[in-house]
Amino acid sequence: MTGETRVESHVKSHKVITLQSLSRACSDCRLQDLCLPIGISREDIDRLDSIVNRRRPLQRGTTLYDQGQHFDALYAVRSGSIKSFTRDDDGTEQINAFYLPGEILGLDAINANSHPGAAVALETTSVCELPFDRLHVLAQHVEGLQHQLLRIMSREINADERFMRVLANRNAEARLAGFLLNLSARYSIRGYSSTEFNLSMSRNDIGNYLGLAMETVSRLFTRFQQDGLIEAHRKAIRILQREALTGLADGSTPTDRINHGHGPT
Amino acid sequence: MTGETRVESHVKSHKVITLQSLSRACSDCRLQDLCLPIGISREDIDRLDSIVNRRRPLQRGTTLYDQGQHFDALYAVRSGSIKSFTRDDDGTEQINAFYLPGEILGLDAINANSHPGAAVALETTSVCELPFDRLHVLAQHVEGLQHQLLRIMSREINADERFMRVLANRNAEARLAGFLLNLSARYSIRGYSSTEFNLSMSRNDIGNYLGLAMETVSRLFTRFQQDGLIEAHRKAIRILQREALTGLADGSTPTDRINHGHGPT
DNA sequence: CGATTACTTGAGCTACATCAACCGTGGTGG
DNA sequence: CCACCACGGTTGATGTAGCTCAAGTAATCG
Repeated sequence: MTGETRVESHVKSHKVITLQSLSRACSDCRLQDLCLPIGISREDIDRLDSIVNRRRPLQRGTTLYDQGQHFDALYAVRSGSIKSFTRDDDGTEQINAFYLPGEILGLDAINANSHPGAAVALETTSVCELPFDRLHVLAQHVEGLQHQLLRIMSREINADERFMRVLANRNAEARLAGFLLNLSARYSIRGYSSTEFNLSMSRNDIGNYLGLAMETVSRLFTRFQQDGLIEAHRKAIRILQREALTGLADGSTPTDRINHGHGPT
Repeated sequence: MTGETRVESHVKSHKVITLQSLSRACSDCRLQDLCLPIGISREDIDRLDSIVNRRRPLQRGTTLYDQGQHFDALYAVRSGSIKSFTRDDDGTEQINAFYLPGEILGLDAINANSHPGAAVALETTSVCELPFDRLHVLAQHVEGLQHQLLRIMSREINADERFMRVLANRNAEARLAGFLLNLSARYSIRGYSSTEFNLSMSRNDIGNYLGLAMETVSRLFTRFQQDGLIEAHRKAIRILQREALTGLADGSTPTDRINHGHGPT
């Protein structure tokens, strides 16, 4: 049950349409209320449309952009998924984020006009390329687009802050539970099942992202499964007890770092 | 040697000017190349100026905005410092960031039109208030301002990603060393000493921010001092061996989570 | 079908959290 | 002006979550 298959079946029930044509225009895009066009008039969507390039699908493992590469475009994931990561001087990789359909990546490159990290497809993935200079000019004219751009960046900052909170405060089981619930929610918004999905990333990637050793991740998957919280067979995940997972994710403050008397000092 | 004193003495050496008048206009602001006006014409700076409100200084411990509060403005720190933090359901606080002069906060509120966290002054602090609706309209007309806004948000995303990398990969000593160097660099850019500064935040705050127990932070300060890397007396910090600190901060990968063969999976 | 890669499981060790006692300092009231 | 208190910080002792090393198993790919 890959993303692509689901897209087709989902859409076919309404009208016969190929995945190809489906994705030809923003105005027809199933993801448009997750992507840039929110709150933009039909007419302006067409203008946005005219600057968007649809790229041929990336094969699994293909680099969308490299670390240090000059920045010229943002990318919206149309289908598939992408990991974005930074390589340190010593070669250590750190994954910053996973991007799912409807999500936009490259925002961290605007500042220095170059990509601080690389982006690689985790599976067969197609993206829309949004040339930044043209987007920028368009946003000058289209009020809603400017706002939407700012909102999307703000949302990213939000997500990062939330995740920092997780890394600073939560133990391994809370991190993994939170990760699964987060994926579940993001799939759900996109019309996929919220209880059954495929992890496109490896255990290694998950551990790297969550700041855990791969072994720890593996053990936790096993334990969650033994406890009947999930069913996991390699990449295939089924969430059985959402409530229990939620409890793990934000309950049981492990490190109770409360700031007694919330003065500044 | 507080921030404020330094500002006055620094400026007085050029022309006699009070802190009050110094901060009356963006065009005169010593911080303008850190703040919004970069790459904006003199004329446009005046337009920006006209929408900025200067607030009376916040006393230490004063709340600039509260968690959940409606979002109407961004804030630029003029002098002093601010901590921004989120309170969880269970009352646990997590500090997201510390803001120094020239830095802009509130960016995470654009998305949902409400502040996901609170902001509190760590010492006597003055800020410029930038009403977002007016800023937004102005950015529509001033090309450079829109770009600058996007750049600033991108920079924040960058910083968050870097910090996530620290939280996920670095041990306690690397975190604290990195924290001190980061403050040092930020003070340096602002014209303050890069080797000698005051921590406006408590050990508790530092620990909370870095995902460490306060006791660990305290022990590390002691050790760094014993090893001759820094001199620390309560809030006053002097950096003695920058190189050694740098080594600690990014050397000695503690958890060598290298992604062998950087395919996707 | 063999080999490479992804994942799992086990055993032991260490970095850091936790709990607890103590110290220094700055502020307050007598 | 001093004594005391409260609070921020320091230091010590101990427990444990999760990392590391290591060996084995299952899936995938040529």
